[in-house]
Order: sequence, then structure tokens, then C-alpha cells
Amino acid sequence: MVTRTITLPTPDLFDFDQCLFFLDRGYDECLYQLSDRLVLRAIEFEGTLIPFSITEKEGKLLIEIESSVTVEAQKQVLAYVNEWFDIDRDLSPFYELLSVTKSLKPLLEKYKGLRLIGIPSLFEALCWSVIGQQINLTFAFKLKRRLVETYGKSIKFKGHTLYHFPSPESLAALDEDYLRTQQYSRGKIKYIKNVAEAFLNHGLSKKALAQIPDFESRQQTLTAIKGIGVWSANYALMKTLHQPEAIPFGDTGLTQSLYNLKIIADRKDEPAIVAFFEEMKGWEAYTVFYLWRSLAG
DNA sequence: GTCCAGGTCATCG
DNA sequence: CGATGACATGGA
Repeated sequence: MVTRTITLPTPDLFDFDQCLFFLDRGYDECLYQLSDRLVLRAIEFEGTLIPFSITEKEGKLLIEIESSVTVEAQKQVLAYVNEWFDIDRDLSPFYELLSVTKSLKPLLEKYKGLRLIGIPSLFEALCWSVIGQQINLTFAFKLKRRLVETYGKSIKFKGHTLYHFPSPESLAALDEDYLRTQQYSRGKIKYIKNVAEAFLNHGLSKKALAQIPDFESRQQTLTAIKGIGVWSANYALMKTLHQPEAIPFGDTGLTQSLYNLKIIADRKDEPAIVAFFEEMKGWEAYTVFYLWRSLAG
């Protein structure tokens, strides 16, 4: 196989290994593969899967793709990597905020250069938020793998099989009885179908959502889907649109980390959580991401 | 055995 | 309205 390498300079305050640590958390992830410092993944472009790999060397990302891919597809891969690792963001204001917030200073020192690793596909983010509701992450990844391997397409690249998240079409037609045998609850199956139908029948798309100007209306567009509550809506807005003010209220990991850092004394004290985020205006989503990161030590 | 996980909805009072 | 139970399973 003949490949071509594209280099992408990394910005200040970017640390590939911090990002790798997040990607490699020991969970049974099925939407990308890791091999040493190489990240492998496939995106879909005009109906075909485009596989690529990413590594870093001397302050540059090296992105490898098959040399036969079109210029347009190559652009899509670059755009995807850019979004996935939130490369274009200037983190310096966030780090200034962290440095003046005493309780958060350790986060800055420990995770410097960590980017908000996103989920560029809105459909994938919403389905993942449904899958992850109320169950531990080990189990959630297991459920996701079953869904992806059953309904998603895959392609081989550099000795790895790379799966792509299923389309709304394929999940709107999912086999409920089969997923029941795969330990999906009735609720999750219905909610995933609802999300798929919102895309197919109600005009939901990442583009349409991004065109809604204000945060509350975006959130309402998502919570209108049965199965998407405030947590899921904000999770998706944070991971897909990098919406700064999206805070997944009710998240157990979030409250746990705030408790660990002694920012709140009582895990049920929501006003204290709201007050804390008042201090982080514009960087709430990043703060949440760093707080989650802090749970892994 | 118990309790809680990267929640949400339906169904009460 | 706010409170409560069901959902499915695994790990501590």
C-alpha cells in the first residue's frame, strides 16, 4: 500500500502525549486503534471509508493516508483531525484562568497541553451519550462495540480493522430483539432510534444545530428528543460543537472531581457547582474535561 | 448481598 | 410541581 504523509504544525500548549493518555484509558474503544504513539481511525467521505493514522514528531502531527485519496477527502481528514484534537483553539486564556484559581492550579501543571478531545460527529456523540447513561464506562464501551460491529462499516489499514460509527439510516432500522440479546435495555434501544429518526425525519444535523445562534435553543433542540436530557444534550454540545458553556449537570464524575478538589463540600450542592462555573465563564466545557481527566490521576 | 456507575422518562401524589 | 421507581449490568 502506498501512502502519503501530511504534516500539520501543532500550536502552543499542545501535548500529543497528554491527548494520547486520554485516548488510551484501558476501555474497550472500537472507533479508533492505538499502536504505540500511532492513532488509527477512518472517516466516511462520499460513501466510502477513508482510513488514516496520526502520530507526532518534533512539534508536528504526521497524518498518513492512502496516496490514492482525492484532494477533497484529504481535506476532510485534516478537518477531522483538527476538530478531534481541538487544534485551532488558543488555550492561553484558559490557562490564565486556571493559574488564578487556586483549587485548579494542579490541573494546569499536570495536564498542560491536553486538548478537549471531541466527537466531531453529532450523531455519534448523541448515541454515545445514550449508551453511557447510568452505567459504568466499562459496560458502556462493551455496548458501543456491539452496536458498531453490527451496524457500522469497517476498513483495513496498516494491519488494523477500523470501524466507523453506524449511520442514522442503519440505526433507525436496528433490530430490537437482537440488541436485547446484546444487553441493551429497552430504553436505550428506543432512545437510539429516536436520535436516528431526529436526523432522518426532523432535519437534525450538526450543521443545522450550529446555525442556531443561542445555547439554550441548541440545548432545547436536543432535549426535545426523548432520551436526551440535559446531561446528554450538554455532553454532545461540548464534544461536538466545543460549546464553551455546555456543562453536563448531573454528571457523577463531575461532582466527584469537584468534591475531590474540595471545591464543593457536598455532592448534592448544585448552587455551589453553578457558582464555581461562574468563575470559569467561556471555558466551562474545558474545565469539565480537565476535571474528568483529574479522576484518572 | 449492597451500592453506584459519564441519566432519563413515566408515573405518581 | 417534586419525589420515586424502572431500566440492565458490572465492578468495588
